[in-house]
Amino acid sequence: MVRTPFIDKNGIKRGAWSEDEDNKLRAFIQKFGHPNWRQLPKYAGLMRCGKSCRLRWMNYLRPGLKKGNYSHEEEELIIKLHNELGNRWSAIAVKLPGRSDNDVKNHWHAHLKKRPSLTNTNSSTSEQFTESSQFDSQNHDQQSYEDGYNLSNTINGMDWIEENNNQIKTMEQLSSINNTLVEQSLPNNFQIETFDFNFWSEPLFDDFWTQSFFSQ
DNA sequence: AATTACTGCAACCGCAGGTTG
DNA sequence: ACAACCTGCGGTTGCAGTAAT
Repeated sequence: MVRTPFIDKNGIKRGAWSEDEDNKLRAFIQKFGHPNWRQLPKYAGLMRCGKSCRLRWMNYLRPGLKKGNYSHEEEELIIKLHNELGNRWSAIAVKLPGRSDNDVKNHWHAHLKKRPSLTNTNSSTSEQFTESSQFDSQNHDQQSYEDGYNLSNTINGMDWIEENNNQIKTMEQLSSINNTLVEQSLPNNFQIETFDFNFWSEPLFDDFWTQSFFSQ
């Protein structure tokens, strides 16, 4: 169901994300936020492009995301909003707490566009959903999002690194900080693989990626 | 049991618009 | 005013799982 991982000609990893990569990205963003997607993978110890990291976070790792089946109310709302807004999936997703634009778009193409009859059914239900329960859950999701994000304790990640630059002299130290973050974000009994060499300065070997990410 | 067709969804690509220097 | 850079959006693709033959 996912694309086979590979390294492109620029040394950027593409394709499916490993659990290890997810943990690194999640831990980094929960601690530092994502002030700069372009720079983020470098500081987080990921060999991904910023775009790929953003997409993974927005569509899969972001706290508060709903997985699984769409309710009848959600489907009605998507159809209603699509009638009003067209293919503006991000605008539609805003009205569906916990759903990403990609998720809504996929669901539309897979299910809803084949069901034009739904547009005429019981519009009062969707109105009700829009005006009441939606906003309650939106507030709730926003809260859980912020909890997961740890916004109150988070400062600009890159600033943090800059501010602490006098304490972080080497890339080994930064790499060590990242590994600590990953460990802190995991259950106590969760075992993670750590790099036994300098991630930042070592040349990129094909074997390294094969061993680190593909040996599940 | 083997093969083919279909489905769902994660991920990629290219572009537009906003921001910065 | 302009160019370079960055982010976000929408369209599209790749592929594992499942259903149908």
